[in-house]
Amino acid sequence: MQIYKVVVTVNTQAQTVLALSRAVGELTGRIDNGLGAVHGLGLAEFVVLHLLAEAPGQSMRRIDLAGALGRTASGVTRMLMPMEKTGLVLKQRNPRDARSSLVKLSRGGGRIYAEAAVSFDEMSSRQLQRLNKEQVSDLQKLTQILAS
Amino acid sequence: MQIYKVVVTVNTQAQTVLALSRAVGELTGRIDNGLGAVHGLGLAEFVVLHLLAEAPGQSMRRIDLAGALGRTASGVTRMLMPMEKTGLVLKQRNPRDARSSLVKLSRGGGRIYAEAAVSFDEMSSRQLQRLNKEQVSDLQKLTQILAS
DNA sequence: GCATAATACTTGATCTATCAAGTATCTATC
DNA sequence: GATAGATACTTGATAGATCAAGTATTATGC
Repeated sequence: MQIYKVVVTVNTQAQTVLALSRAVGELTGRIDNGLGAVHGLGLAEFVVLHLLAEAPGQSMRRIDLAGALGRTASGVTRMLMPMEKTGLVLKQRNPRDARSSLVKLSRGGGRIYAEAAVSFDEMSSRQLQRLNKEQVSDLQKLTQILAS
Repeated sequence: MQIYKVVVTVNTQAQTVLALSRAVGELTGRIDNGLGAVHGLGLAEFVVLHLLAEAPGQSMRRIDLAGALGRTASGVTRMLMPMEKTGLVLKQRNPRDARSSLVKLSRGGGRIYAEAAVSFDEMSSRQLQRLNKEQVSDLQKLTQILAS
């Protein structure tokens, strides 16, 4: 058997990206599991409820929701289907533009969001508990730079 | 129509988690697309090649690969299937333990990895270009704390 | 005001991802 | 050295994600 050794070293930024991706994936995975176990919600669904709860009138156009989620219109349709079925959100016609329809947080969805937000707060704090206040603020700042 | 307004404010850590998850998702999404366009590789596949390239003998047990990827054994089986078919990796019997089999980086897989690693480096640097050296080092440190 | 383009959304097809259950092999206990 | 349990992996079923194509409505250019 022939020996061939690949020697490839990846640079600092690349290592950072790999480690960051892994760490954030695990962190969000734990929160996702926690929300699922306690509230029957996925993290993605929680984010939808969160966005709607903060939106004026607790409602958004589907396309804007897609943008805010970083997903496609198709993805939003698919993800809202079970949420409409379980009554977390409602679908409403847009009187200004018949092409688009609005998603609205239902009363029950708002209640479930409020409960889940408490868990989400706790879990987020636990996930970041090894960081002191200043480090959380640093992380927030770095995140903001990355997103810009 | 009745008015019900949900007022829920989520704490600093929660906001950080949401922003971080979003930013990292977008960042890795862009890298994933870039690798796909140039090398026909997904980010997940690249990570497999990277882990194998760094492993002694360029080979790992499937279960250890699963652990390193943060996936299940089943997920590894599924993800390696097309990679075996396209010849990026090889499946080998484990002489020490017939239950487990080894995944080995093929010669071609090593070459493709080496090429993709160059792109990955470039793309990672570009994604982190708004951070100066110290900030990259901070991010690395914070990531390490999160992962511990 | 009619044709073309753009926007918002849905749907079918396809591709991943995950869980539960199953098989094969190895280890440990009596 | 047989039996029970643990480990490594595969596979069937199912749910989630994504792309391309399609429909309906609105906006734009001539």
